[in-house]
Amino acid sequence: MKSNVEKPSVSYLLIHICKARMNRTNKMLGAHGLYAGQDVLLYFLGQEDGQTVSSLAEKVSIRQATMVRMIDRLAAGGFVRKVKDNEDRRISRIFLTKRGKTAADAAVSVWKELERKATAGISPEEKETLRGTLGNILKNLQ
Amino acid sequence: MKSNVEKPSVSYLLIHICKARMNRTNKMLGAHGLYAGQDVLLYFLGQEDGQTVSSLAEKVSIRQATMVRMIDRLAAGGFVRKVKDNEDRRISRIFLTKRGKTAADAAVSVWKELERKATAGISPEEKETLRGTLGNILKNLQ
DNA sequence: AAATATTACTTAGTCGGCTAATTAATAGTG
DNA sequence: CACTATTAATTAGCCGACTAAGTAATATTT
Repeated sequence: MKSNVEKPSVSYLLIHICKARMNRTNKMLGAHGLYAGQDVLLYFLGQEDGQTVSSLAEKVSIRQATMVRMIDRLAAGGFVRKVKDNEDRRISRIFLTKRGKTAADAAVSVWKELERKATAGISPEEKETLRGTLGNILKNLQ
Repeated sequence: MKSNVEKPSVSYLLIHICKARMNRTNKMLGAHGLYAGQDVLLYFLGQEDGQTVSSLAEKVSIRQATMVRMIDRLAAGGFVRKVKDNEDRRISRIFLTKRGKTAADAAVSVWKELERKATAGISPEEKETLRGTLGNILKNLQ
């Protein structure tokens, strides 16, 4: 975690990459009325509509409380509908609206473009090595 | 950005690594009364005391507005003192308290431990390759 | 010297995260 | 059947991050 004269640590690089990526994501998603974070939710809804709050929270890897608020905001923005389940009235099921579906598609485009941009000039072999190493780091931290 | 059957994208790995690292950082810093983000500020103050709000914001790579609030919270927690400059009364200068100095040292320990943990089982050569590739990705995104 | 920038910081409001504590509905148990 | 978990969602409150708009002090310019 430093970058003066000494070589930047892996952590330093990772943090700044994530920050830069987040900034770009926010700007690009902003054109579609979205904030970074909401994109992932819409994507998983696109994969399977009508999921529960808790199931979505788990897939997106955030807390239920965070998910609830995110859903309410997206519902207020017309991206999503929230419907109480009749079998089990504790459960709310979330559905994509037409607008939400469009936004989900846009989000995937944004991801693809950023992945392309981020890994520009990196050979397939180097990328494969990178994926391997990053996979190990992820395991180490989880 | 997906991880089903297909290989996870570089972006997916980076995002989840950062998230996992952030969670660990928060837990470890919590033991010292800190939140992730504050550590970086304290570190830079440790390098040079009495810096201005804007200078700190630039070094930490966050907006001034964010820095102001962070400083005010750290001041409320007794980690830092905020003093109006007498030469130019627009400027506030930030100083580490004894408690802040201790916390800054703790933060550096946390970073080192996490860097060690994250890169465990990764050879020096692999790490060097990784740093190179990550450096290129960072450039691509900035 | 007075009007006009510019600079440094501040405030208000929005988001995504988190934890902890509540509420409401269902499932289980004595 | 009534009492007690457990589960699903919600609320409140705290962080870090952002933008946009505002204030106060210093510099510039006319």
